[in-house]
Amino acid sequence: MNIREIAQRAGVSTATVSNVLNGKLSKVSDETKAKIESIIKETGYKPNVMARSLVKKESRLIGLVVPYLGKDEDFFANPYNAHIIAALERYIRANDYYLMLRCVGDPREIVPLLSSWNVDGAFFLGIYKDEVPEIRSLIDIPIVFLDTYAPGEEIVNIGIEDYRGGYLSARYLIGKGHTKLALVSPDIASEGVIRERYKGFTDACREAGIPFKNGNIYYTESTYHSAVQIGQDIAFGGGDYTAIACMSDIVAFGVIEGLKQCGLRVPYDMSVIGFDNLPDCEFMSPKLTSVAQDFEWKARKASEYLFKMITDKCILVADERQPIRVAERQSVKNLYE
Amino acid sequence: MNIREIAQRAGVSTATVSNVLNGKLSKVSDETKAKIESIIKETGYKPNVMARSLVKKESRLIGLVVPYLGKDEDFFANPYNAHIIAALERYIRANDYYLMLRCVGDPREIVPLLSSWNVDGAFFLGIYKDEVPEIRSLIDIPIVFLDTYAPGEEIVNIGIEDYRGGYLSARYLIGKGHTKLALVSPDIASEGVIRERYKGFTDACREAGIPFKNGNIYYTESTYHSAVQIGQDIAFGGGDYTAIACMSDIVAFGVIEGLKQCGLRVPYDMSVIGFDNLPDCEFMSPKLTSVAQDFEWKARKASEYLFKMITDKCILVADERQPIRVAERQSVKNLYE
DNA sequence: CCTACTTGGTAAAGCGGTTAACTTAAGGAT
DNA sequence: ATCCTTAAGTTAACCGCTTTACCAAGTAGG
Repeated sequence: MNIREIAQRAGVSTATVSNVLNGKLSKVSDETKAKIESIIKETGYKPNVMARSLVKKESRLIGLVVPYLGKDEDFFANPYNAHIIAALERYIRANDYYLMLRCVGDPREIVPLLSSWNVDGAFFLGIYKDEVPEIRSLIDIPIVFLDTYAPGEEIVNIGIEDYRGGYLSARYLIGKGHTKLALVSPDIASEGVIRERYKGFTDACREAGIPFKNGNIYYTESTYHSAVQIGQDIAFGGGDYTAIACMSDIVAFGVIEGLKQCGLRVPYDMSVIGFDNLPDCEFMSPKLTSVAQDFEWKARKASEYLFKMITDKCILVADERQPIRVAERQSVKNLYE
Repeated sequence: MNIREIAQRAGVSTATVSNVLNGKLSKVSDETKAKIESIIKETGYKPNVMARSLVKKESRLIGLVVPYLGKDEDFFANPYNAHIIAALERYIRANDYYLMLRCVGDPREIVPLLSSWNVDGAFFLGIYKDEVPEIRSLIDIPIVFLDTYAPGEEIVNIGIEDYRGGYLSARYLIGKGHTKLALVSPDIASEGVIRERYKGFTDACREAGIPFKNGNIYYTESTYHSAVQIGQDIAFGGGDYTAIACMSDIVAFGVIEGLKQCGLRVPYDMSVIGFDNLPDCEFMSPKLTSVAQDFEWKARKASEYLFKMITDKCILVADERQPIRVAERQSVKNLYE
């Protein structure tokens, strides 16, 4: 079933059918239009997107590029990422585009994807700053980065105030009288959002005159079970902390579980603050106090930028950061009380 | 940059370039082949997939269709689904295909997707039996269903022994001396895997002469927080149970949390068994005993069938069920001890 | 020496659409 | 009666690639 067949049945040329398909009504009478439309409905004909893309040079395809972490740890498994992917999918669908999902280890891998599919735009999740120039140089279509910390680069990035998030995290704990702090975080070596949070955190400590050494950092993967391990390590390690700041909620959940397993009660024996403010925070026991970010906001902003660039055929530069706050719940003890 | 340009630079026809691109070596000398390849490398040329698809009538596109549950509950958020999607993505990538991801509310929505994109094959996740005939009638490309219980339908389904899973779940609890059982489950009204598990569960009870009434079923969404609620309901409800069977791990996690919040200790005051055997089971406290299924196995099997159908251009019919077992840990108390 | 086959290639049609340029008939203005 | 405009199409080229049919030159066989 193709456009020629429809044209034949309607007794018109393919051009006319194409015109009604594309809403160029000026060229076709109401009568023929109705006739063609009824035939289309009747036959269930759907134009071939590929053929259309070929001539229009647009694909209605949006690439969603997520880091491939290896066979045994998937990016999706962090609820935060799952939520954001789901939200992006909704916006892509709502804009009548199609989502091509690709996990990549090395960002260079996406070039064939993007250049041979003529993808109209792409979202990149969790790319590090030093990978940005290469990606930029390789690609000339609209792209939006989410959670890439790369000030000065000519990109659109949608994120949160990471530095401030880390800062607030420490301030909050300090404000409750905590001075012996541990930080549980993924690697901070690469320049990125985590490093910014770390900087904010340590700056707040310094400002408050609280000693914070590298030994107070515990490195973890962003998985529940890796974090459980860390929770146990901290409990057994005798680091003499009163509070632990985690750089994501999933890690905080794990740490709390680890602590519990070693007999420590949160927040009585140890306070914990998370980062992300997942819906699940509300349902833990204790309810998790967490630095709040809003993935719905991120997905919406990111989509707005991407689709604006696509429809206006322009390249924007922006670095939008969602203002951040602490969602206070029950996992941090007030030492002044 | 297109094939014509490459042909020009190499001083050959486009047909020849096409031949080396497609490995039809018989038609081209080693010399010209080397020349063309070096030009391709040099220019970074990538053939346009759309144009190729148009003539070849294959797209190298695999659809991944997942249920759209609404704005506030995403399918991805269940770690089980996240894991399986990630695993499928890996196999699709490994086979050099591209993944088009689409959430759909009504299965009919995927028709335009599949027919206008000429998708080469598709995976359907979590489709109910009564939706199968319609999907089948609408689509004539290779598709593989995951976790669809639809015996008698002419489809490829990859799943587990759901009935036996439910059966084993009850048998396990009964074997430990439990006779007052509650079941926490999503809706069992529609014919599907959950219903099968339910049937197995109740049959095992009946066999053992244990009364199990509808009042012993607690309905939940497949989310952590919905399940926490149920845990609390059960704790307060005075249902006088000694054990709770959950139809997924994420639900079990929530239920345990709910119970704990009400002061019940697992497994001392209440036993809980899960279903899925997520990696996280190992890291809870208590470690969660769970009916074990293997998503890696599912993804592999599903891919094998799909790619076999695609390459052999045939339609298979199969209903492969992974054998199932109980992964015993610490969340069920032995009442005989 | 002539024919037949092989090697290495080319020309052109076609995949299913879109679109710029052209056509034709009718109506209105002068 | 003539010219201009407009409405409603049509024709044909083209998007980037694949593929079938065809061709020329070299080589082998008889």
